[in-house]
Amino acid sequence: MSTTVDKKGRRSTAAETRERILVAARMAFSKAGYDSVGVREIALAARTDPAMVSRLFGSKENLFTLIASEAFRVAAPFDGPVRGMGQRIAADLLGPVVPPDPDEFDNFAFLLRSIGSPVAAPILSAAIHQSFIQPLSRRMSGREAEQRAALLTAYVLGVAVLRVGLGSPAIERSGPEMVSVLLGEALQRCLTPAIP
Amino acid sequence: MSTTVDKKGRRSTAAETRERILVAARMAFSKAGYDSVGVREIALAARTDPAMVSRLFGSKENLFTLIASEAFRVAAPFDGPVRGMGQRIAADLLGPVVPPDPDEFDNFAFLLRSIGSPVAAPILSAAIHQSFIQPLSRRMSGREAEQRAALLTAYVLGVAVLRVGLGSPAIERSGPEMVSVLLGEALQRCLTPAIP
DNA sequence: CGGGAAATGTCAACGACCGTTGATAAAAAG
DNA sequence: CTTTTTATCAACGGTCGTTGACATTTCCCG
Repeated sequence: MSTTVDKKGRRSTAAETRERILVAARMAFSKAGYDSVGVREIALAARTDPAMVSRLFGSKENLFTLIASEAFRVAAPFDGPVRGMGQRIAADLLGPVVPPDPDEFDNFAFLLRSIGSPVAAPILSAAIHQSFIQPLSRRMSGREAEQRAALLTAYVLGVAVLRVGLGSPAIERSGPEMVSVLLGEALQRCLTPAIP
Repeated sequence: MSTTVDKKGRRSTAAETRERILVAARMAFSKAGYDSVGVREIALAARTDPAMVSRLFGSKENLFTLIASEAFRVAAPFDGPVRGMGQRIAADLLGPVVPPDPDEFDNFAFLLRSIGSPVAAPILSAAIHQSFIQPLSRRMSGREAEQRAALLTAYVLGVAVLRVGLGSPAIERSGPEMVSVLLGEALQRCLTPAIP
């Protein structure tokens, strides 16, 4: 049998195969976590061979590190003015997409499903700080900005734990209700504390 | 070589061995998570044989379920009057024991290090709801009590994620500072919302 | 245009761990 | 002494990440 070809009968570039593996690995890690995902599984989804993962990325750990370092870029609800940002994030967090589309990458699932792994945890820790908490705190004014940014991150991650990690039915269906208001206020208080 | 004996030269009861395994497993799961802990490792720490784990508990999964079902009993800071409970929980969460003593069982570590495992996650989900969120919500009054209890739980778990999961230096050292006040207020607002 | 070099893909195997089970030994109980 | 309880050991079938040898395709340069 011949080697893998794309639709036009051509063979893949290394860069193309790399990209397919990256996409497949992102999804797999997001769905099942670092420890539960094997390179064979990733390679199958990427229509390639397990050996290519080691070839192109060095190791499964390197592949994971690469994905993690790009996963936590500060997202859409964090753009725009600081005023009202709390409610914006809350609305996005408790938004209508419940449960999230299983066919697209989920930051929170990616984080929570791998945070227990002794090898993945330090990688995720570094990524969260460098890509999220620090950039966010730089947009904030006032004292202890980084600590407040971390607290905000904690709230967000906590909601994520309950929703994707534990699949809690208690928070799941929440439109513009009390919980959403409470969360929005709590987030806003991290951004702009009442006492300056 | 003879079989395992205790200090008095006597042999262990099944109940005693069971207890040693339980203690060892609690610690191991809390330190490394469900997937990373092997029955051989547990048995070694419990001074017994890997086969005894399957013998006495049926399976590693059963053992984990047993531990999980007893791990999330509502804890000390949740006793007493609802007034000021938010600050009490915050103080306990951000308390002086940082990092927590690695020689004693840690609820949060136990939860977070195993939440990524496909087999452990549903077990933990059930345990958290039955042992924590529901009992807590029964102590609360007002509308949407269970949803607010879940939100409070999310905050607490989020802080735990940052501290034990990610080892965040941003929240770690926090005495009676701004972050502690903010967290306490946010928790209290879940317990006793301003708008009844 | 041809041939060798480079790039890409495939396959099989390694050693290491995993949870579990059955056979068997040792100790205690009756 | 026989039965029951507790412990030990070896082995099973399986999955894991990684590697080296080899096959195939593409490219480049003479």
